[in-house]
Amino acid sequence: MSDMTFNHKECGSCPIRHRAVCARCDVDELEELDAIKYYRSYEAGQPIVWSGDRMDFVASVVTGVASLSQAMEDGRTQMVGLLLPSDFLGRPGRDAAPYDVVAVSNLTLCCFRRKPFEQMMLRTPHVSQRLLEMTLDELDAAREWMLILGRKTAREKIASLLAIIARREASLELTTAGDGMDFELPLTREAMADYLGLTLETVSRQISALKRDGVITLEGKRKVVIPDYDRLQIETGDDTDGGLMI
Amino acid sequence: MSDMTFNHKECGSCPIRHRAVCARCDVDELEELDAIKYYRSYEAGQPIVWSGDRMDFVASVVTGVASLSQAMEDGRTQMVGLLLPSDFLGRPGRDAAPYDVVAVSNLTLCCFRRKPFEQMMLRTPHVSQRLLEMTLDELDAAREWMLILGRKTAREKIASLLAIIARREASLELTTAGDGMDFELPLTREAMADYLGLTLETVSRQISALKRDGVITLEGKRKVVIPDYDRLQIETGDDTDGGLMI
DNA sequence: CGCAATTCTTGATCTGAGTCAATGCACCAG
DNA sequence: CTGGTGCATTGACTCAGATCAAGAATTGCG
Repeated sequence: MSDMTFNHKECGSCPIRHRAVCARCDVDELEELDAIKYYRSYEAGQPIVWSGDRMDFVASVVTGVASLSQAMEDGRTQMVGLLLPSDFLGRPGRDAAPYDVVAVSNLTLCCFRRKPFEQMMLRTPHVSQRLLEMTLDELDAAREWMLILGRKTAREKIASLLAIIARREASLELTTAGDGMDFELPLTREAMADYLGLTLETVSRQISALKRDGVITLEGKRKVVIPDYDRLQIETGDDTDGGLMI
Repeated sequence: MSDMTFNHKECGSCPIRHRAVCARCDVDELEELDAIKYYRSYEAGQPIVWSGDRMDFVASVVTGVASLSQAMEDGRTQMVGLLLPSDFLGRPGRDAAPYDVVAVSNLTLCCFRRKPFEQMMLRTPHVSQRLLEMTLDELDAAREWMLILGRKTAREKIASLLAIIARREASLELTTAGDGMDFELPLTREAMADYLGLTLETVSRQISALKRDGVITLEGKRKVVIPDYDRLQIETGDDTDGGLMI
């Protein structure tokens, strides 16, 4: 489990850190959650749960990236959720995992045993309130994603994905997201293809095209530099009112 | 407002009828909800709210069909939600509508003023609990839809949509969904195209193809007969374990 | 009833993305 | 340094679905 040395302080104001459930929680809940909390790490590529498995925990992503995906028997797969640090995994009140969950990169989860977590939820309305908020956010993300999958061209899809990741990185690092953003791509070309409903060859070609056209710069295969975020935003095909509306 | 003569009885066990929020509500809530309840009707094609509009109500669909959709400036649009009778519209705690909501067919909503509804929610944990349940269901539906949009062929998309509607119809009418299902398509070809990320021509062609291959029968343009649900299920490309897992 | 307006179907052609296949590039182990 | 293994890139070709363009069927209305 590597050099995990988390404690309250590092976790922020609440054991379910990173804005996940916290914000309004008080000390009692902190201590109560602490009692049912444990950390877990996974290697890149390692499965966390398979669709249909019983899940006896809920969790918050501490570091790394995980994906939710659905597979068809013939091998076609579609990613339906991407969990970055601060995102929440699991569904209180539901036993079975509806998707395959896989660690895309090395990953650390902050887990809570599900039953006690649910019991706490029942007693603390603002926690359920927060869970509803988070679920609505996920729903919004899924629906933005549906527009991407259904109506955007391959180039727009890639631009949209890069913009989404760039925004997330910026919001976590509290960087002013003016221009000159850069980040490490947490996904392989194949994972990006699964995210966007493309093939990995098309992903590779479109990334090359965006590079050729000066929209992005690559350092190595994974490090992306975005010299002009507004330019990237235009390539997404979305409303051009730009800005980070998180 | 046509011949609306709803009352508690007709609405089922709860004013937010059709399993929407009800199930576990008690008489106090019934009466409380009644005080803030009103019905509204819309003509086919009529907009209900535009993306960004302030929404001062939440509602449950009584009859008819409504769609949630997202539009790009250049006219491309993607439907991101389809509301059939018993579905819930609106998001407690959020002011602005995130999508365009349009009445696809003639539509009746059972509305509740948002503020009092939210206040009631805060006081009655099991109602928020139920809201969370419903939101998770919507999320699951959105993610199933993402697989359809990202990875299925046009033929599989049409079959999937027909299967989804057939299932819904069956579950509402409490029909045994063995074989010989039939229903009126609540969507135009164009709306189906917006749902599935296709063009209306492709929708038309694939429906014709399914008819030619005996998977479905058409009576007129809108009435669909499904002689063998399992056969349709196979055409969807999904797990062939068939059955209605609602 | 007849005429216009929708909505749907079908055909011909074009094209963006998929498929198949080769090659390139890092990084690691022996 | 050398062969191997896992990503990534690039090219040549194909094809599913989009686009453009007529018509046909339904519906509605004066």
